[in-house]
Amino acid sequence: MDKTKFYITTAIAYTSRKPHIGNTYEVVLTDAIARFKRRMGYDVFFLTGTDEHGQKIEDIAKETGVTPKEYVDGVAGEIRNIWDMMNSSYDKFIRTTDKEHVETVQKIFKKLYDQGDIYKGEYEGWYCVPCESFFTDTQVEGGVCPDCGRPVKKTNEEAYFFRMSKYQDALMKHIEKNPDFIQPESRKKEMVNNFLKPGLQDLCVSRSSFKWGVPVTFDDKHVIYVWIDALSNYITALGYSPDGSGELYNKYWPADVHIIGKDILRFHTIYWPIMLMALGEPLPKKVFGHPWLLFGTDKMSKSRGNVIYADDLVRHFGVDAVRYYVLREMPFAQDGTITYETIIARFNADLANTLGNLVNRTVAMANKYFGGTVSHTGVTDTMDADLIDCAIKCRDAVAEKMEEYRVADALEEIISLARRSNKYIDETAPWALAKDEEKKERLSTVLFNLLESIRFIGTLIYPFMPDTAEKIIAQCGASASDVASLSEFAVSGSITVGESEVLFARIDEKKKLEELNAEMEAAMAAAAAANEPEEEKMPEITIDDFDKVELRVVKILECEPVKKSDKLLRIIVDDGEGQRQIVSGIAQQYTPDELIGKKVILVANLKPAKLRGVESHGMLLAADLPDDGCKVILADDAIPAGAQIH
RNA sequence: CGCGGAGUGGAGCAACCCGGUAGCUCGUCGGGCUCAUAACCCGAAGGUUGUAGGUUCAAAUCCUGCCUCCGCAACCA
Repeated sequence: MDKTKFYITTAIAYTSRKPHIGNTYEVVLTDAIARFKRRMGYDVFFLTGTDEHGQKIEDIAKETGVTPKEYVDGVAGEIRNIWDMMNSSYDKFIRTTDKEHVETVQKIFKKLYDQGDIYKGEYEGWYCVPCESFFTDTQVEGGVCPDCGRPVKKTNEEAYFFRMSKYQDALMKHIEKNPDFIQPESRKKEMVNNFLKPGLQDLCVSRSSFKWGVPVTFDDKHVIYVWIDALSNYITALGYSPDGSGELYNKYWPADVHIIGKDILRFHTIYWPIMLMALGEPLPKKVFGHPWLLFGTDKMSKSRGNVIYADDLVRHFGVDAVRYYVLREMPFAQDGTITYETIIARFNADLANTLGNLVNRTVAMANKYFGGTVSHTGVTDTMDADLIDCAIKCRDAVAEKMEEYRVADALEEIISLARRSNKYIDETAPWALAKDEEKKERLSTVLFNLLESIRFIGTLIYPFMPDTAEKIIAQCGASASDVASLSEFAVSGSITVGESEVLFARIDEKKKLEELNAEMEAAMAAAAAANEPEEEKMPEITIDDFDKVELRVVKILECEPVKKSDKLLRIIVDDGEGQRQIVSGIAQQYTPDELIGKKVILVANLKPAKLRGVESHGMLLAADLPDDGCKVILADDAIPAGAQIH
């Protein structure tokens, strides 16, 4: 009998740098689901890999002084090592630089081009000089730039575009007919309301400004831009080809679920389905956009040095504890947070005290009272039924939760069973039974029941913590196997336990925090030091170049927020000759009152532009701060408005 | 009026769709136990469920206004 297939993927990781724990979470999550499905008897194919093309990588490689290929080989290897370290059980690790992938992407591009879904944008390409942007016919209504409202020019620059709008209605229907297609629900609304309803724009799918990408076979000036290259990994990995696909593809496609970060949901729920429609292939059944893992309340940022890496955590807590933490702590649809305090708290409370200690004390008693072998003697008591009932219910609840990918809830169910089992020990008080020779049979049954309960826990927890599960199973004298082995809670037979071994040693919170904080501070200091010389070096310019810029000191007369915008302030300044209006994106750093009356430096001869419909005649000088903010450069109040700067 | 989500004891969450005495984990305090990793078990304190109204015999749960946070979009000359 054929097993039901289950094809699950992560997004492919971008090889610009080492992935942090938030990126790693995605792989662990996917792995837990994949392992669970396997244990449920599915024929699972789990794909992960790396996205290795693009300008960013070309640039970083150049800076580092290696070829792009050498660079991505290094990072891809590192990523794969981390995925392996986290014990992820992927069936295939695809790289977008793989020969098969590259060739197939080229064929896909050609096919879409031949059938007219991709067209060369040269003929309809409009270029807005101040915006440095390309637009298509549909975007430039009336021959003006949709961004700044200025006239656009036809240009020699060319690019290939994908006709998205052609498939828009079909996609809309598909989303309506398949309410579970986009998960969680709130994400679906974002996609439909923000993109589908307003109408899709044609998508630029090639670049000629850099070389590090999959070349367009019939036009060597162009490389295929990220969408078609990266997204198609899900099918090229299975041996899809427009000329006829391989066995794996026929067996596993369509994907049962793509697990991706919420930031790339748009590509997976709009562009990717449309690409597949254009290719005439079935769509994935579900796209699950997981939330983010934040450090405290901040996004992890490399320049800030508050990045947490999986390998550092593993060094301190072990693989399974890290897996447990990210899986248990992440809410279903909201961002989760990671702090060292909560990691330690979870570790001690759930893993050491509740789970580890349960196994330890039970196995110790079996060894101590019975030399390791206990059997069900038939001497039962009323409290037994409740324990058994809890174990059975736990098994079903875990399956239910996992069906909806509610991984954290599934784990909570398992820990609850461990709590219930600890309670059972108190209810039955085995140490008291042990003192009375006549109660020896009852004692045996009590321990037998406990070991059965632990077998349930060990079996159920396998997808989340594979190594720990194996240890538990070995200690309680069972053998690892599928969820099917939990069809019943045994009420007869005998069990021989192994040596008791501490699964998770309790952590001294204070001591561990000191260690971790010391490491963190060192990392932040290193990041700060590295940031200084890391500043991009601008090309040298001549004095003539500088003379092209007209800088003036101006006085801010009026200032108010621009309507319907979060970042823009409309500012009226006195430039010495009169008043002029500028628009500046500093509303998040300054309130209007703070700026009125101040003297600042203006780039006075910048070409005017329209921002959110408001004309801007110049730009204020401001300095970037390390934490994303910026500060306007204030001029000495003694300088009169209009003074030129040289 | 761009779209959407959320505000529940000290912390983190559940219950809201299908109204009926607010539940769980951590923390705090008290008690019990000793097989075990100062672990485990029991009990207690602590919430007028953001706010103002409305519907209802009854609202955390439904409706309306307001406040605050967050996500998406737009936007950083």
